[in-house]
Amino acid sequence: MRMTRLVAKTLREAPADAEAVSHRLLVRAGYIRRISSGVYSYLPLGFRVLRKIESIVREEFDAAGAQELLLPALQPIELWEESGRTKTMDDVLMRLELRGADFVLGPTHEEAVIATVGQDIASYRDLPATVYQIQTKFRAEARPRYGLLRTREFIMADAYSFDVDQEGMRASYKSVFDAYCRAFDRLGVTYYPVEADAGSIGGDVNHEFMVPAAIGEDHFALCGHCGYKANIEAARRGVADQQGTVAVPEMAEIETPGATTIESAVEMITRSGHPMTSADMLKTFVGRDDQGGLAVFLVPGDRQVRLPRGYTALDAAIFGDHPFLHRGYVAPMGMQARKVKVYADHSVRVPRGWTTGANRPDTHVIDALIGRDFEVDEFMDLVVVEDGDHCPQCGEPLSLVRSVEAGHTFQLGLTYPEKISSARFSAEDGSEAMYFMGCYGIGVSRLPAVVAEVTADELGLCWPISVAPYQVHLVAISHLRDPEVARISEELYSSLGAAGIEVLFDDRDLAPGVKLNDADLMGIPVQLVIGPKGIASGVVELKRRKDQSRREVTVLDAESAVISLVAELFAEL
RNA sequence: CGGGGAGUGGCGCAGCGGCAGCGCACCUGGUUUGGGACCAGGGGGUCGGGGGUUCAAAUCCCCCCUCCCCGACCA
Repeated sequence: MRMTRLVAKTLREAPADAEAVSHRLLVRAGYIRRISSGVYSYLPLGFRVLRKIESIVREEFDAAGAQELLLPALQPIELWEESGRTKTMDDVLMRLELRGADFVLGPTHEEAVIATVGQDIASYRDLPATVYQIQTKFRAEARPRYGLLRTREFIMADAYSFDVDQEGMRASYKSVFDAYCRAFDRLGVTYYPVEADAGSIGGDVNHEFMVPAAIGEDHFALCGHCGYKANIEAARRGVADQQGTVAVPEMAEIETPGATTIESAVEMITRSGHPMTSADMLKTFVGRDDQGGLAVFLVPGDRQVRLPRGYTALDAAIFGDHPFLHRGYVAPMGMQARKVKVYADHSVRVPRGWTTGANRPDTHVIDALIGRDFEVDEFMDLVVVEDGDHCPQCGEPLSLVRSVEAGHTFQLGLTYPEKISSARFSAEDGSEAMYFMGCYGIGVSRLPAVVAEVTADELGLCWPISVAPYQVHLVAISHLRDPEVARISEELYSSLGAAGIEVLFDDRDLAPGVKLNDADLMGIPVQLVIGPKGIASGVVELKRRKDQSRREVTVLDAESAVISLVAELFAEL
């Protein structure tokens, strides 16, 4: 492609609203343009990157035996009502009404794929099967941000597997999981498949494919010693067993008017002559399950609660419906008598007295002891893991890594078939059975931003060869004044193209500095610079964008040198 | 959805009651050519929208819209 014909202009300044490095550079280098909040267009360069990523995913899915199909973005709302996700995903569903009928623009396609393959996966003879689609999806994001990272319209590659039983599902899962790993290897970015929480999509075992990046909205815990890794939503920590007995004074009440936060309670109790820190407080968090049943969750006061699956925080507005609950003064004492379960984090199981609420307004207690002053029904993992916590597997310190979720694989099992009556097949004995599903998504349109984010340097973008829009950037210096430069540039442009190399040819009539800076900004991995100085002595300059390392090669050797450098860059992935 | 900020030419910005400007980009001509050149000329803006105040509004007041940031939320 000649740059005089390319539809793209580099910008010296990024739009003021672009915050993320990847966003700024992709706009400045002429890859994308914003159309609306969270809605982007891909210019030819950006589209080429997108298509390369798509191709990698497609090739690896195909190699894993998955079959590509295409599902509709426009879906009748009945599908979503049957699965119950008009409720669970209400906040992100884009709904629309057409001539009196209600539709949603699909944010994901579990319902649609089940509706689609119904009569084609009807027998155990048709299983196992894995299908996938690469297409645009929609989410009514409350707050789109970071350019391509969080958008309202985006492209996903989603695979769905169907199996007769759980064992089969696990095999299918493994197969797609491995395909994911190969795809990410080829993308040239560091990634970690981490244990994750299933969120609104449901299901059991699942992994997120995390790419460490400064711009990340997620964190995962990583043990540098044993390799344990899990999303912050799912990570556990190891707690030393400290059972035993110790003399704790009798529980005593302290007046704490208005101290409804941990912070203010600590301050007031300390001032009353009992010095303490938030770590000495027992945070008593009230949650409710799907049926409205209450439970309290105990964690040390300096830790953030992570409720177990199935529980949500009790809404402040309905606190008053339970006269024995006093916001800011809730305590575990006597909860069992109120039919409220008491769950405590493992770290609470230590022989010591705790400071906590008194179940009366404006009052706390000190020296509350488990087994004497209150009972715990069950100990479990209830805190959000923090940097420096101990690994649950080996006890070494964990570190939290900021990262972007680039893919997610789920073993859904029967989650959807249980709700959707058409998700059935005839088993070998003639009975009707539900198939076990897996679903697997890669954020295709998120990946150009992720890759750009982790590979860019102070000069601009810096693509891995596998996703770069072109492999070689041929920069002609003064070619309009030096016929030799023009001739050799043209020759190399056409011979490299004939050799199957993807070449972007900067044939613009611009100052050398502008062209060289643009080449660095655009980030194509190999630069071939042809100018009068070199040509006078029969050489051209070959540069690797990644490390700016350059060497001169003779005009005669240029083509083969470029071809081998491209091969070398592929080999380095 | 809560808090904060911003809307002036394609992009970045100034102007804040009295003729709508600057830099980049774009067009024409000329000079220049190995790390973001220069000279001369030129095109392009209902100043986000509506209402109001005023002799006069980009500028002051009211309402609305859009966008960005922080938070909440999150396949």
